[in-house]
Amino acid sequence: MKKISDSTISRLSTYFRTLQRLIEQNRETVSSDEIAEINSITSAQVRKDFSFFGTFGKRGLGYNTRDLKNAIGQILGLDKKWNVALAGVGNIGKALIDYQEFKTQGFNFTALFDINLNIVGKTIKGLTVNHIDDVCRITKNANIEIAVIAVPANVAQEVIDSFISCGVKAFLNFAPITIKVPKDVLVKNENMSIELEALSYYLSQK
Amino acid sequence: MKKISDSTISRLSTYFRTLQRLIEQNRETVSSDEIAEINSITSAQVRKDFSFFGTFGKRGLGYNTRDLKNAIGQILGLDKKWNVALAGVGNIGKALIDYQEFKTQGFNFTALFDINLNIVGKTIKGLTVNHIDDVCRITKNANIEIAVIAVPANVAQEVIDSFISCGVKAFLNFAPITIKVPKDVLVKNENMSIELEALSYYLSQK
DNA sequence: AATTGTGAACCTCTTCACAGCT
DNA sequence: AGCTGTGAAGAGGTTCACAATT
Repeated sequence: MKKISDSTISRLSTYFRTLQRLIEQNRETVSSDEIAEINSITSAQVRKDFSFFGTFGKRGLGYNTRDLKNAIGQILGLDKKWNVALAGVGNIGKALIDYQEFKTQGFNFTALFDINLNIVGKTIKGLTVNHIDDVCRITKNANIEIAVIAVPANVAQEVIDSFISCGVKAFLNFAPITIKVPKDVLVKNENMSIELEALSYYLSQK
Repeated sequence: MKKISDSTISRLSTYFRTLQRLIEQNRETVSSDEIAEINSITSAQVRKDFSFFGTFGKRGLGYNTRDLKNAIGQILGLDKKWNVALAGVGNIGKALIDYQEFKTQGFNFTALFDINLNIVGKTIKGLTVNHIDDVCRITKNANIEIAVIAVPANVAQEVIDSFISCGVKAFLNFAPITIKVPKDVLVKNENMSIELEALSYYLSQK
């Protein structure tokens, strides 16, 4: 399959939410112009993004909200449930377990890991915290496909390496460090400081 | 000042962390090649990023780690402390208050806001939770320049509008919705579901 | 000899503009 | 008439490759 840009994929996620909201408002159809307006982009961008995957609209009429939402959901793989592991049950980690948005999009935390022996063995939100040494056994049993990494930066690489050795190939990394992985493994970074620093840069310019 | 790309700014943040680590390891100098290697990019990219702001290295020798770190810190506005407000003291919000990385980079939460009357008036981590209606008085007193928005999506726009009406011009938004703001206001989005969905897309491709 | 700084080439993403469908 | 779908043009970001410097 031909390579689709990261920007297109993340815009698809945004369109998906836009459509969810329009459907809640009982909207039957929507134009690329309106989707664009809601998300402060151009309508050509919206149509171009769709065009990589097929044709979803009717000329002169626009898009059916439900059909389009389902189509995008399928493209993004949101038509199934994903079993997600969480490594690092600190402040951020615990907040993520409760994050409703993940649940509603089909991402379920089904395994927790930590190295802190004061935490390992405890139950949090109905899940037992496992030691990272058990990662292979547990990811296999729980059929984990994605791991969220909320451990300190200095151990993030080795924690991810452990998951990789058990066959996990997709990571959402909150540690502020660049992770080295094989070509068939994908790491997406969620680096909150980087965005704050962009604001700091912006404010310093004036 | 000419427009520098977002990618360059966020890479500068990454270089800044790389340099911090190298300094901790008592490294005196570093080459663009090594910075690139650590962050899995090309050395030309590293040098080009620097070139927008001046010349910081010595040909044949590389860069002095401390000098370069200080220069980047100054570019990013990390040579000062920033007073940050937090709107929305839920799970995510509370985790952010404790997030060490923010503190070490000079971002200090000095005001909390919520609309939930069960929370307003309480003290969290030494800070009183204010009602969002008091936003102007408090942001002015506390000299707030940046607001982190961790409120539900359906109120994020109005909360940000309130801050804007008090003169705040920089936002880190965790609500999964596109915010409309005037040209002189900057919103950076931290949309964790979008990144998870990119992983889901990637895994669905194979 | 090593490594920077940078114009030019290259590549990728966005926008334009319009033919084509409803 | 209204709106999509898309090739072509345009803008922007990345990489190349090499002269300049230590």
